[in-house]
Amino acid sequence: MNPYNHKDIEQKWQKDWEEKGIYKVSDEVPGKENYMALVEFSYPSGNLHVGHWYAFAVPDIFARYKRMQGYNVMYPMGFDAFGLPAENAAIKLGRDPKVWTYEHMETMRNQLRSMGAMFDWSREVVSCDPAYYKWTQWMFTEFLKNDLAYRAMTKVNWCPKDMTVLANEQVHDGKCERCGSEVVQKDQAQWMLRITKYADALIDDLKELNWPEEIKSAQKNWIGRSEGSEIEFQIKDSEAKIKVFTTRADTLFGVTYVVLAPEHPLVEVLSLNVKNQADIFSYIDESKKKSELDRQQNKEKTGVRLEGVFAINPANGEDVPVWIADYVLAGYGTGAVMAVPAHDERDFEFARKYNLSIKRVIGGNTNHGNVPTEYRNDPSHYLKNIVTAKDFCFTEDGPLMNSGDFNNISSQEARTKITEFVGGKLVKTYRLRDWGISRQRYWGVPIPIVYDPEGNAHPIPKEHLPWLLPTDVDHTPDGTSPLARSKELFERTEKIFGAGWKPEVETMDTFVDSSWYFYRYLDPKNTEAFCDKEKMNKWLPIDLYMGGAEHTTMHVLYSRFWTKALKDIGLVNNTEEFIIRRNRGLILGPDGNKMSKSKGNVIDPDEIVQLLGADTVRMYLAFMGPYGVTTNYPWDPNGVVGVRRFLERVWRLKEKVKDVNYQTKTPVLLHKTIEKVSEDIEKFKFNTAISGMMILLNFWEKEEVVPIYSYKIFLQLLAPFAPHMTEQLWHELGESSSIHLSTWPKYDESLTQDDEITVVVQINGKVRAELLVPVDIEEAEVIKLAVTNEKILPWIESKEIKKTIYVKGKLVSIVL
RNA sequence: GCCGGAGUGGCGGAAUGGUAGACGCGCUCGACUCAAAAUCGAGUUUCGAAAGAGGUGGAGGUUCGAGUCCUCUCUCCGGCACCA
Repeated sequence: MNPYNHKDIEQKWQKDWEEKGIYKVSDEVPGKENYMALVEFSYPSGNLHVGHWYAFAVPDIFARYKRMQGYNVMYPMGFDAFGLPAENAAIKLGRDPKVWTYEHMETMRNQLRSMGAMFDWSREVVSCDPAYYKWTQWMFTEFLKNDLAYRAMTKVNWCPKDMTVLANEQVHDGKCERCGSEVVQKDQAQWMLRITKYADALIDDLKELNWPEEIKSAQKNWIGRSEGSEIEFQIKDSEAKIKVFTTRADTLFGVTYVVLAPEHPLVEVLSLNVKNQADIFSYIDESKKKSELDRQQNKEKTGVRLEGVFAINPANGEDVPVWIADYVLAGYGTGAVMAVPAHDERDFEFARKYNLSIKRVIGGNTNHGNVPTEYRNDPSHYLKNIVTAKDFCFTEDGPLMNSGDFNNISSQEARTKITEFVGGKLVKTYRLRDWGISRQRYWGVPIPIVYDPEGNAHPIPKEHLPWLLPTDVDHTPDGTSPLARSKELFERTEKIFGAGWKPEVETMDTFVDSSWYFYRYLDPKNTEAFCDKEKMNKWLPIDLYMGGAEHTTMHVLYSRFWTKALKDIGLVNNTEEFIIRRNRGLILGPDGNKMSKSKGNVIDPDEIVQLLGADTVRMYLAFMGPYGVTTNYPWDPNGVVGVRRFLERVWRLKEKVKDVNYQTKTPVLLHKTIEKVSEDIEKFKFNTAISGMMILLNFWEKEEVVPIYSYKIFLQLLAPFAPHMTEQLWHELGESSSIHLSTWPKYDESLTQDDEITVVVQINGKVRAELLVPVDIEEAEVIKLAVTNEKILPWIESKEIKKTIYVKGKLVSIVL
């Protein structure tokens, strides 16, 4: 027998497939339905790691299965090729970001080919290609025309020494991670995209999508719609009013102070006449150094009181003190809150720390917002008077004191009524903010804007797109965008638009590139449109989108927004393009930690492919655990050898294959296996699909002869997992066309049933015996067998049987 | 802190509310071998000689029956808007 030589086999078939073009996808195949299976395209970091294999090779199993089932499947690949690492290579190594990126892509293409995936490379999409970003730019100008893009000031983390904007993750304890300088919050003009316009649609349209609930919840919570009230607190002896946002207007009678965010515009006005002005200014300075994340984190709450300033509670006319505290965020709601320490955990903590009054509102439906139980249940802990249900309730004329029963209305009704009573209004707010896309970076899509001599912004007309990224730039950071130093860009602008015109020097966030790349796969070479509408009709919406859990709230949400915006402009047909979304987990190092060079636990897939073959690596990754859940799996060097062993046993089994009809129990087990493998693949449970095939193999190894017909079906089941080896065996058995073009086997329902089954007998929930019975046995019969079973008799003798339960084909439960 | 997820043998994991641990790894013993590797066979949740009992992060609850459902809780992982 020829040995299983994975290197020869894999090379041979990869070459053959490419020559025959069996993975080339047409837009239409008569009699076949189109199916688009999408995986997130890859950043060209330079080297394929195991995570890439997990992301691309395992979904390839599913794509191949769908194809054998008779679908015309597109499983495309491309590169998300703009981004910071290329720019860092420029800064640190003096490399040209473009050359660096294209070299990496070439390496990765070759590595990707070694997977034996069914990528159609003729559809490849590269986001840094001007032919692609022309359309990114064009869409931006369309957004601008449709009031979906605008310019606004936002706060950014700024390192004064490095003169650069920092991501939150680059700021540690308020200091720059590179140089340790104190980071400040700086105002920066940015191009913004109006994602908040779609906040409701982004929540409401989730209903129609076949996504796991956890992904939907994560997005809903990220958008953070809350329905509440805006209520004004007049400042005592002043015309000024503080507008607060609250979801708990029903607790208005429990307000004991009001808090403003340090950035709130009223702070400046109100602090003019207070005694502790110096404290206030120093507090504001301190809070400017903190990032938003720091401010929300589990650190002790801080604040400072505006001495002598009181706000008037519109519900009862009480004076309450006004504080400034950075646990209130300027960007959320109105940047001011009414504090009800008895019903809100954060207010409670703050009130305890600064010894402020705590006043409780009691009513049947008034919840306590996580305030600790001992305070909830023991009124003696409250520092001030308690407002009880009897003190106020609502009638049609508004709140009345000392009458009626507050418990009769829901807290939502209470909120509505009290809001009306104090002249506030019901509003919706969102945690979601508009999307700032300006970056002071080089390696990104140039924002297609020019400024006239008066400084007004104008979109660059379509005929001048792509608006090319200039190449004459110095990458050394100096606080300005690298494009600001391109002579060519400024000259080009003046040449086209006239003297005194200046280009925008910022580039776009790379999430913009990845918001629409899937459209381009359908029509990657089109120079007239980003994608032909007819082709969209044929392929969209996308049947399946698999990707990393880390993209749940950002990339996937941005993409959904992009589709909705394009739909409103009339450029696409659907409001949602991802019918099914599945997230995957991570592959960890053998030590259970995230792979990293510093930990020395990195697995190099190229090495293992050399040693054991691509089929083994694909299959091991599929075997580790269910796909489409966010569990992380450690790479086990022994485990991968076990899978290799399985493939070798399949290889060796061909020695037993005979052209006979003689079969023992094979038909039942074979048809059960077809059923199991098919169902498990549908559910992304590739691990149990493989285990099903192992069980069949284990059985056959004990047989003298394996019928050729059955073995070929087995190879077809295995083909999506181990495409090279099965192709080889398929041809050795005399087939001349590719196994991957063959049709997925069907199982015969009648052949998946055994005639005898095991029924267990439980006594008070404990298994005491097993019965082997005919599959169609009647309940009375099986119970008779159970109570007369010799293992059961000692347990039930001299006891009364209270009841018996028969679960068909499973168990008899005897209750004593 | 907020949002989302996950905890089952030595390890990865399996299990429509119905025999917990399929399948694989590892390990133990045996066969083959001068020997080793490879391969094949048997065994492998814990305690116990056995009968049996315990056991799915922890504490309660619902049920004839709970890994699965409910309440509370602990630990770990992912995301938090300029990494992608």
